[in-house]
Formats: sequence, C-alpha cells, structure tokens
Amino acid sequence: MTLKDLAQLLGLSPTTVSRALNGFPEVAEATRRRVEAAAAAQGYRPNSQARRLATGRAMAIGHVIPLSTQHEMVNPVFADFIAGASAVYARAGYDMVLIAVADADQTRAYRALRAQGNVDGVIVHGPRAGDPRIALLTDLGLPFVVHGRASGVDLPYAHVDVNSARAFERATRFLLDLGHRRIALVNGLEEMDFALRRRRGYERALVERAIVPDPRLLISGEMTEAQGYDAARRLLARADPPSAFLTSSLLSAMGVRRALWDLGLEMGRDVSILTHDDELGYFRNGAEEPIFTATRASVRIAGRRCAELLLAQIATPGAPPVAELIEAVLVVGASTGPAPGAPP
Amino acid sequence: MTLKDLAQLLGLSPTTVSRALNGFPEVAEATRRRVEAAAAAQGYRPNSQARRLATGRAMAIGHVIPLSTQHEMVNPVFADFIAGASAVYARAGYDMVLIAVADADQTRAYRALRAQGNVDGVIVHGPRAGDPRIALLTDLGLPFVVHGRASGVDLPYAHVDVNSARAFERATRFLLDLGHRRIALVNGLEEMDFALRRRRGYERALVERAIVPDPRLLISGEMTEAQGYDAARRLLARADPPSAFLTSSLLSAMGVRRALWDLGLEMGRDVSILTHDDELGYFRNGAEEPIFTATRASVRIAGRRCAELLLAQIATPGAPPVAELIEAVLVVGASTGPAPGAPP
DNA sequence: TTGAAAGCGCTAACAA
DNA sequence: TTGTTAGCGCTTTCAA
Repeated sequence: MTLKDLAQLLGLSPTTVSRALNGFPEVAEATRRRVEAAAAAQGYRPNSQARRLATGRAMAIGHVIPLSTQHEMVNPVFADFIAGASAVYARAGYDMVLIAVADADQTRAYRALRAQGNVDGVIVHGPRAGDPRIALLTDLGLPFVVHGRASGVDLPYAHVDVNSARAFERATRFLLDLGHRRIALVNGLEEMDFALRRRRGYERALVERAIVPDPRLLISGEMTEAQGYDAARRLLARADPPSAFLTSSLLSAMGVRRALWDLGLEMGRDVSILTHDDELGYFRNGAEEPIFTATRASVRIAGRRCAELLLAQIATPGAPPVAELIEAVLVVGASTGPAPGAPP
Repeated sequence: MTLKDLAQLLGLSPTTVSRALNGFPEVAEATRRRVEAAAAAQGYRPNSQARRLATGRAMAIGHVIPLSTQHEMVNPVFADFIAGASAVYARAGYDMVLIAVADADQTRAYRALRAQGNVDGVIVHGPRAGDPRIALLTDLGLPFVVHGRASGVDLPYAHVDVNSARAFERATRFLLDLGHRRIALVNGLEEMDFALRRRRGYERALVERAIVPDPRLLISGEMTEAQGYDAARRLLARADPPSAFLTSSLLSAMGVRRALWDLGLEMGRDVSILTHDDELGYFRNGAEEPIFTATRASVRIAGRRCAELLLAQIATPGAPPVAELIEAVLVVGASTGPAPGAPP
C-alpha cells in the first residue's frame, strides 16, 4: 500500500493525502478524517526510505563507538546511556544507528558518514583528552554531541557529561570525614577523559584538607578486577598502606575486595572501599550506612540529554553548542536501586 | 557530489558511472579505472537513502529489544552481543539499528517495521517461553534470527543460543564432584527462556546422581545483588543449608558473597559459589583453582553468528531456518580473561 | 560498451 | 482547500 494507492482509493491526489497524514493545516477537517480512517483501515505506512530521500533528512542518529574503546562499550554504562537516549529518539521518530569506527581511518569514516547521509547527527562516545574527532566533526559540519568531554580541546562543542570531578571530590571528602588520611585511587586509564577528571576531583579534596597527594596511591589502568586485586595487594603490603580505596569501577572494587579477603582483612573495619557504581550499595565504609555514587542513573540521564540536545541542534542549526553537566549523586543510607531524583 | 555531477565531470552518463562503481561486468576496464579514480579524487559517496529507495533494500538490520526486558538490555551481555554482531554488519555494509519496542503493541510495532521498510531483517532479543513474536514475524515474512530460544514454540525459526542447559549441567556436576550435595540455584526469572534452560541443566545433573532436586533450594527472580543476598541469608539460616550456590549472574553471586561475609562464613571453605560469568574467575569453590563459565565470550560469538545467519537468510530467502548452539566453556584454572578458543 | 528514460515512494513549490 | 508538476539520487530496463 503506497501513498498513490491510498490516494487513488480515496479519489484524492497523493499530495492531499500526504498533507492530511502529516498534519498540514490547510487540509479540510473532513478530508483529514477520511484519509486517516482509510490509512488506518489499509494499514498504510509511509515508506521511510522514500520519505528520507524526499526530505533529505535521514531521521537517524548515529552512535559512534571507537573500536579501541570496545572494552568501554562492553560496559553496562553504555547500555544505560542507550536506554536513556532511545526513549527520546522513539518519541521523535528517529532511528538509532550504532556505528563502530576503527581508530585507523576515523577521518575517512566520518567523512563517509557525512557524504552518505544516513545519519543526521552523531553522538560521540568515549572521548579522549584532545580527541581529534571533535575538530573533525566540527569541520565536516555534521551535528554532534559528545558524551563526556575532551580536555585540551579549545573549540566550543556540545556535550553532556557526568560531573566526575565533583563525584570523586565528594567521595574523597566523605572518606576524609571518616578519618581516612591515606586513600588510594584505583582509576581508569587516564587517556580516557573521565579518568583524568576523576583524579582531579580526588586531588582537589585532598589538597583542600592540606593533604599532599601521594603518587604511590594512584593507580591508573584498565578497570578490571585484576587491576583492583593487584593494586590492593601491592599497596597493602607497604609499610604505609592506605586505609581506604576509592575505585572507578565495580570490577576494580571487587578486585580490592578479594585482596582484602585473601589478606584476612575486614572491609569497613580494617580498610574501607568506596566506588563509583550504583550496584555497590552494600559496601560499608566505616560509616554506619552503605554508600555509593549513582553513576548508572546519571548515565541514563546523560543519554536522554545527549539525545535531546542533538535533536534540538538538528532542528536549529544556527544555535551555539550547549553543554550540560549531570551531577552524580552520592547516596548514603540507600540500598541498591535508582538514586533519589532519578527518573523511574 | 552526486552521481550526476561525477558523470558530467567525466563526460559519461550516470548509468555508466553507476555501473563502473558497482562492479558491473559490461564496463570497459579503462572506463572503470577512470571512474574509480575520479570518484576517489572527488570523495564521492553514493547517497544511501537514494540507493535504498532505488534498490528497495534498507541495508539495515534492526535489533528489537522488548522494553520489558530493558533490565536485561542494561546488561553487559547485550553489549557483548552487539560487539560481535556489529563487526559482521560493518563488513557487509549494513547499518545496525536499535529498536526498543513496548510490550503493549508489539503486533503494531512489527507490522510497522515491515511496512516502513527501514530494516531488511531483525534480531529478536530476550525471548520468553512461547514468545509470540516468532509467530508474528514468521507471519509477516520479515527475516529474523532469535538470540536464544523460546520453549513451547513449535514453528521452525532461525536462532543462535548459548547452551545454557549444558553450561549449568556441567557447573552443577562440577560442584557435585567437589562433594556438594545441597546446591542452591539462584536463577533469573523463569519467564526468560534461558533461565528455564539453566534450571533444567541443573536438575539434570542432580538427577543423574540420584539427588532429588529440593524446590526450596531453587530461587528465581530478577538477577540483582539483593536477590543473591536475600536468598543466601534465607537459605543459610535453615537447619539444612546448602553448601554451595550456583548463580545465574554476577550480581546475584556478589549478593551471596556479601551474605557469607555478614554471616562470618568463608567462601570456598564453608560455602562454595559458582557463577555463570566471565568476570568471576576468582571465586574459589573448594577446588584448588578458580572456575567460571565463559558467558561473555560465548555471547560475543552468538552475536557474530546471529548476524551472519540473518544476512545469509536475507540473501537466500527460500532457505530453511538455521539453528546453532554455542557451548559456554567451563573454565578451570584460568584467571579472568577470554575463554580458551574465544576470538581475541 | 554506453546512454536515454523511467521509475523507487515520497515531499514541496507553485497553480488553481 | 486541493491538484499539478518536479524533483530527491540512485538503479535498472531497454535501446543503440
């Protein structure tokens, strides 16, 4: 059933039918109703390819995932982001296209994306410090929003980021308030922008209390369980071991936990662990209540906002890029579940 | 730069240029070279919308995720699957479209998908027992491959599944070999087909050793940490507690672990835990070596195979549906990392 | 081996 | 308020 068929059936021109179905104001109310009824009865659906070609809009948003960050992508965080964004697209009638791009030929890949015109804009995932993609996309004139930020990029660009610095500053402060003075940071690879920011937040909190950050307490690497385990084993074997670990991921925290177990140490009594993940609400930290920061809930919000900003940017091409910072909630006294204020 | 532009530039007709670029045999070798050179020089990229409209193929695969399973989607497993599938699509020039479908109007949604024609086929995620989507898609004639299986569906349909039953049978047997007789199964919701199969595997292993499965040792629910914790607390408070827990997910296992901690029990001495997740290689189970089943690596393979099967099906519409079963490896003596035999 | 012409199914000026 | 007419950029008969 094509538009032409439907028009013929109704004794109208395809134009009128198109207008009726697309809510143009100049169509008589009676006609519109007739058309809508017929369309529903016939189960008519406009062919999206044809519409895309005619309008010149792809009605699709690309999510570009650098293949080098595949480890990152194979991450619950990514799924949360997607969940947030997809709801927005669905409402606006956009498709969501996942695009894996090899690091090697990014320039070519993005140029192709632009020229082929199968997306109206892209969301950039996993930005690095000084990420070249931002300049590239700006240059290409392809609308984009970055999930995260890229330190050292001077161009203005639209982005939505979780406030990693503040989250880690607050988390560190929380541990300081419990009396900890030697706090280890088990961080991600510092090429990743968020990891850099997390470290800055951590250091800010220490400096604020006149504690000189000890570089030996700083671990940076792939956020795996092995990383946490090795870090904890190594640091706890020192003469001046940390009394608390602040970790960047669930897996690292689990590794630290296993190290404690192996060493016969009790979590929350001998050593505290605090991590940046929703799922670790039960980690006791010397405080009476469990505590965690609500990354995942925040990331879902970030997904939603990224999508909204990108669609707005596509609708209004001239507007200056918008930036937003989502606060990651530090939750005390809650068990697992969405953070207060998070959407259901 | 359109095809027409390029043709004009070369003093050829659009037809010839199109043929040259698409590898038609009747083009003179010299012409083809000239055209290809010019295309490369001009950075020409065929507009995908136009091509799609002209050929009638969407060159896109939809991944349909039931919204009710969003919890499932917010799952590393999904990301692994995607990683496997996207490589296949990229090579074949297909786009990967994520489609979230509300449970309410599935019929309408799939019909629309078919009529709109913006995908050439779909991958069905998160099948339930007796899942109605299979009949619906078969009826619509939209090519599809199911990731997983749906018990109680009699139609033949293409699918790729990880052999959950066997994985859990082997895991259970492993615990039995260690001398365990009371083994709790902390399973997912049994509406999910994979959860059903996991239970069957578990029961099969018990029955094989003439142990009557104790329904009180069977937990089924959302695979959260709270689930594992509650289950373990409850079961370990009984007069006849289990000596081992077999869990369906990382989070559940963590919950069980926390319960042990709270009760002052030692894992691997007082109680063993075995789980179906790559990331838990360090769980000691009374055996000398850590052990785990490699779900994630298997799922990545499943993603690749699903994509390959779907593309094949689209290429050869008449062919009967193909089914494949991926064995989840039970790994003993390895630390975290890909399973032996898994692609790098 | 190449080209002319007719679509694919829709939208959007421009007329009426 | 409706219809006529041209495309959108490509592929694909059919003819040369």
